[in-house]
Parts: sequence; structure tokens; C-alpha cells
Amino acid sequence: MDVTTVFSNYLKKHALKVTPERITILNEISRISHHFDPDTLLIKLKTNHSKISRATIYRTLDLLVDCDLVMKNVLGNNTILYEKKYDNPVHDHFQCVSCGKIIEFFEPDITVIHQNLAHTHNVKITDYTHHVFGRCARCKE
Amino acid sequence: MDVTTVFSNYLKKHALKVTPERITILNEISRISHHFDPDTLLIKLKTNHSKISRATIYRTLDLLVDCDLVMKNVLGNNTILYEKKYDNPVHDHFQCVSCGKIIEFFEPDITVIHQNLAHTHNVKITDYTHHVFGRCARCKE
DNA sequence: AATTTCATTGAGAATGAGTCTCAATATCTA
DNA sequence: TAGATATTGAGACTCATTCTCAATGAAATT
Repeated sequence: MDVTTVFSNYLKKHALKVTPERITILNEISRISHHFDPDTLLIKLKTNHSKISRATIYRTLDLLVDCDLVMKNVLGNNTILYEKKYDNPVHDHFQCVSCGKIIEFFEPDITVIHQNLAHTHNVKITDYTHHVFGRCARCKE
Repeated sequence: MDVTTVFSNYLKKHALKVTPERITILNEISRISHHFDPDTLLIKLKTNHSKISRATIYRTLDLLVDCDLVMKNVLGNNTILYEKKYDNPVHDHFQCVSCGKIIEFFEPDITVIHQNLAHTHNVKITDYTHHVFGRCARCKE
């Protein structure tokens, strides 16, 4: 089932409307292979002669996060970073506090930690963020 | 060595001044046993008839984070949350997306993950945030 | 296909956390 | 104690995000 269908189904299920703006935004995100923020998304859309407003971008991103197609990451220094959850393997982020560089990594043991947590505290885990900060190879001298 | 001394030494080392405002803020934080945000700190200080300004609170919090006495956590939904790093065992946070309840937990394996990461990517890790979201025992029904 | 209902949109105003400015004041070194 | 310089408070300012509201559009119903 393709991504547009997933989004359309989500919208219908919540009595929301499938609009060209919403589909255009999702298509634009599909073309982005890494991180993005709302403003660069707006610029990309403008470049493609779309007149979608800033408000609609924010509203649509919220929907996409809610239906689990997009992930919103809040890093340290007021960096907000979105990325699609499809066509994109699960990973966490390391950010260099000196130069701002972001490294993606995945350590499978994080899953074990979450299983322990769920069991110990009798909770259901739906999401997590794991951001690591420090100095990259270059900046630590 | 007590916390005030640690802070004073840090300030002197960086040619900064030991002011009553800075010490008062640190003392106020020492009285808080859990999380806080800059604004509740401001209110607590006002309640104690202190006239320290919002700007000074932000400035001092940055210093305290820098000298490792306070930790700044950025949660998902624009929540910023500070807590002292002393008198307070290291822990991560689980937040219930339904009722907002926060559970503190510590899984020692997170340290192993960080050691692997540091080794694999040749970085120096100074800090991290690990927030888990889901439904607590009550809210998952 | 036309009607009706109500969600959605864009433009710009509003919000609010955090930062900056600057003159007055306080710390600290010598 | 004086001089050099860091700090402070008040409020202006920023800038990302949210809100408002009239006009428009989607889609269910007839």
C-alpha cells in the first residue's frame, strides 16, 4: 500500500478531507531523502511553483506525524528536524555541540532497553527519542 | 565539596563574577527535588521576594548547564525541562501521551550503547537525552 | 448535477519562549 | 579605594509556531 493511500485512509477515518495541498506536501517529503525543517519544505514547494502557505505546512506536518508517516525530532539548540519514517531505516541521532554536525546511528540494544522498561513499569511504548550530544572526531581535536 | 563551591570555582576559572543573583538561583534549584522550567523557577523566586529578572535566570541556567550542575532536557512537545544533576540519580524519562504522567527510570545498558557509539564513530559523548513515550499502566486500559 | 454542510485554506495578526540592548550597578584585582 | 570590566533589570526585539476569519472546496446527500 503506497504512502498516499495510507495518508488518504487516515484522513477519511478521521473525517478530514483529502486536499491537493496535503497530497502535494506528502509528495514533496517523499522526494527528500534526509532531514528537513518546515521552512526548507516551504522553499522547496515555492520553487516548484506551489503557493501552499506556511500555516498549511505546519498543519499538515502535524497530521503526518500523527499518522506515523513522519517523525519529528527536537534536538538541543532549538533544532527541529523532521524526517519521513518510510523508506528510511530506524536510527538515532548524534549531534556535535561544536559544529552542529549530525550523525545517524542505530544500536539494536536500545530495543532491549525498551522491552525491559515496558515490562518493569507495565507500560506500552509507542515511540522514543534518543539524542546524543558531544564532539565529533574533528572537533574533539 | 558543596555545590556552591563548585559553581564559584567554575565562575572564577572563567573570569566570571560570583554574584548574589547567581548564588540565589543555585540555592533555589537545590530546594527543587524534581523537574522545573525557567518560568516556574522565576515564580518561586518572586514568591521568596527576590527580584531576579527572567533574563538573568536564562543566563544563569546556561552557566549551570555548562558547569554540569544542571541538566537540560528537551522533550517532544516543546517541553523544556531542567533538573539538577547532583542529589539526583541519573535517569531517563517515560511520558504517558494520554495523561502526561512522567516515570523516571534507569537502564544501565544505555551506557554500553554510548560506549559503542563513541568507539564506532570516534566521538566524545558529553550528554544525551532518551525519552520514551507511550501509555502508562492506567491509560493503556 | 445541484445542494448543503462543514473542513480547509491563505494572509496576516497574535503569541510566547528566549535573546538582546544599554545604562546603572556591583564585583574583584591590584 | 580606585579602576577595569562583568552583571543586572526592564523592556524591546526575534522568530518559529499558532490563531483568526472570511472565502473556498471536498464530498455526502438528494
